[in-house]
Amino acid sequence: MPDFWTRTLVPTLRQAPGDAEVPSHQLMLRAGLIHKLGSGSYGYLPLGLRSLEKVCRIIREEMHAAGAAEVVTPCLQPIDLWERTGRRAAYGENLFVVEDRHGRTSALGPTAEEVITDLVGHCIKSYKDLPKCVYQIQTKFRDEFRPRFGVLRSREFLMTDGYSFHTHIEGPGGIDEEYENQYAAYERIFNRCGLDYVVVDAETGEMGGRASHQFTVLTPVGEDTIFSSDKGNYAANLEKAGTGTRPHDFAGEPTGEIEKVHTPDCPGIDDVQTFFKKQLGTKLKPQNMLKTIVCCMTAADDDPDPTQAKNPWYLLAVVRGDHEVNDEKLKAVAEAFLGEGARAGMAPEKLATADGFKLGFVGPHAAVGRDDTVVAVDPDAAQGGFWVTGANEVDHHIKHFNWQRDLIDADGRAAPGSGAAGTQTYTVYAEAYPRSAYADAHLWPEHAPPPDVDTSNDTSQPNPKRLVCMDLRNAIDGDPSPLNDGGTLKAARGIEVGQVFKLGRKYTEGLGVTVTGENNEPITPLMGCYGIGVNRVLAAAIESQGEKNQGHDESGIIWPVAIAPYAVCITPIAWDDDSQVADVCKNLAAKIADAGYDVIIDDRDERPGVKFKDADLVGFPLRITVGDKGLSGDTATVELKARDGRNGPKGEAVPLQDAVKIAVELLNA
RNA sequence: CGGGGUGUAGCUCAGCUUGGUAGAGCGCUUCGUUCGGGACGAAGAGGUCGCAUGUUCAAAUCAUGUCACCCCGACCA
Repeated sequence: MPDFWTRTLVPTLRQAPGDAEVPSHQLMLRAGLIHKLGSGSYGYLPLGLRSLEKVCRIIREEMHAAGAAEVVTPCLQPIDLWERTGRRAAYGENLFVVEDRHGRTSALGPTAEEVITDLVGHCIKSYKDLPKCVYQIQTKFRDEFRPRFGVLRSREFLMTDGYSFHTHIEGPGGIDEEYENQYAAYERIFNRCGLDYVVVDAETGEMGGRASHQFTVLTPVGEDTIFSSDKGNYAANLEKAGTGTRPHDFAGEPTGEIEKVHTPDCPGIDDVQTFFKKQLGTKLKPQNMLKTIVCCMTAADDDPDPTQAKNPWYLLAVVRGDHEVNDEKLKAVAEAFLGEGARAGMAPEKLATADGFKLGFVGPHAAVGRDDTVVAVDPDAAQGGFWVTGANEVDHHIKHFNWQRDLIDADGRAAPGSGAAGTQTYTVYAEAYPRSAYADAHLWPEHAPPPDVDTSNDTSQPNPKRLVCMDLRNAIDGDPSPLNDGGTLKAARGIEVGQVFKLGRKYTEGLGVTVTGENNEPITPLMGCYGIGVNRVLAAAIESQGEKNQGHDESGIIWPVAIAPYAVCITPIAWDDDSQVADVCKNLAAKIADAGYDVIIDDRDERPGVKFKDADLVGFPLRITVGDKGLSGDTATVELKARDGRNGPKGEAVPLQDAVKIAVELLNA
């Protein structure tokens, strides 16, 4: 029994609701795939659900082939689990928290590391039980600040989340092996879904851990910014993207005497720029300003809260006014000074103010004479030339800041034996030092490990290492590739559809999961974690406008065969239950179904034009038109039309007897 | 959470400035003519104008409050 249009629910819309802005959202609504219930929550109608289920099926097949076992865990998760791993605070407001009638608190799972770790932890006893890899496909909940773009960022969504457990890193059964295995499975999954995607080097973010890759579909509406080298050998997201060596020069000649400017109520770059323009009539470009962010660093074994830490450092992060400080690169500075696991973050306002920093009006020379402060400068800021920066005095900025004169020479400790101009007397650890070298050395064998760092707090001696020049800012379009192979980074927007992580022991340690080792010793397993946003796969497929795949055009969606609601739509002209046309349609449907493709017959009592338009809108890969006209000739014919008209039939008549064979060949291609 | 915006028929929107008791297009129903790329004609159904309070003889319209939704930013599958 084929599926009939009149028996399912396909409320197509001629106009998209006004609150839908991006193509995938508009088309999913117009094609009757989804229905919005509230902000960030969408129901799936029959056609949308069919596509979603097809993606799930592909995922299940590939997970099975990859040796992962499917489980389902509760969405309702005791809050206790989240507190034990410290993630209740880390997740913060994004965590949906509910209280039951007894006053017990639970979280609606936004992800399942805790729950799975708990589950698997109870099932494994011995190192012989490892490795294990389990996964689930389950609804997740996140109280997003701002749901948007339809199913691309919703508060309730379907996620495939896989987790693996290991005793060791390398070799058979190690986490590296499973990571590669899952990575490959993800490539197969997204290939089968017909997505045009790139794999980018990613930050591990809240997950913690040591390595991560993101699977990203390039599209202008994407929320992620990714950078890829035009040499094709490097791709990373904004948080992670390094930059190649950029020249720097602390020794440039001053452009003039320091000139203090009264800039009332202008703590920001924009404020200063506007002030210069309106009040002083001078055009001041952000790239001639130095942005100095007051940060605190603490070592891994110290208290993360700088106000509580035993030995906190200030870190003045200096970037050009038109650039953005990158938090992860900041962390790299902290690690270079205070060792692995060191943290860096914006200094608490009260603390910094109490310690004499005039927030909003800080310049690099605030470090002069301070024993607790390190200055880290991005190469683009570490230049000679004309600089405007904070005067270290409330409501004042200075013009003609000069590195050599106003910081290096001014701070006797920072420039031992300073001599001829142009001689670098400060220490540059590593310009544009690639972050990845810290994160996962094996990915970057060509880079040396971090240099030794003098972390002594001995202030009696000059410490030239308190001024460093390192890659500090977010990458921008046109930056040199961090591989330093002459490649140039290009920026593009993308939708993240999947991500793989090496997690480490954060959760097993947090929840006290151990197995018994060979010598009766307790082993805390290592974990990997792998996720796919299933709804996003649909939206990304529709959104995609790549060379290979075009997910939509002005008429509607263009589905890849593998995830289309139906592979084939049979469009009878003038349907009548007992007609010859109906017989032919049902016959064709049955044969195509036998060949393994699903079919819907548009048996509505509509004019052909309406049916054609709707079929285009929904985006069935292949349409077969059956009409009296074709059936009445000497040889009965039907017409085949591929939705993606770039390759495939455009509505040519084919003999009825060959129709199924041709159709199946097209779908297999 | 800051900034901006919108709530009027299933969908898109007009009406609001200058209060006078509700409109258009699409969709829907019925009939007729049609029927190979969103047909035409005729006749209909459908809205306590997001909600509450206030001002007024009178509120979609003015005021206050509230809720919802959307966009931009900061966070993220």
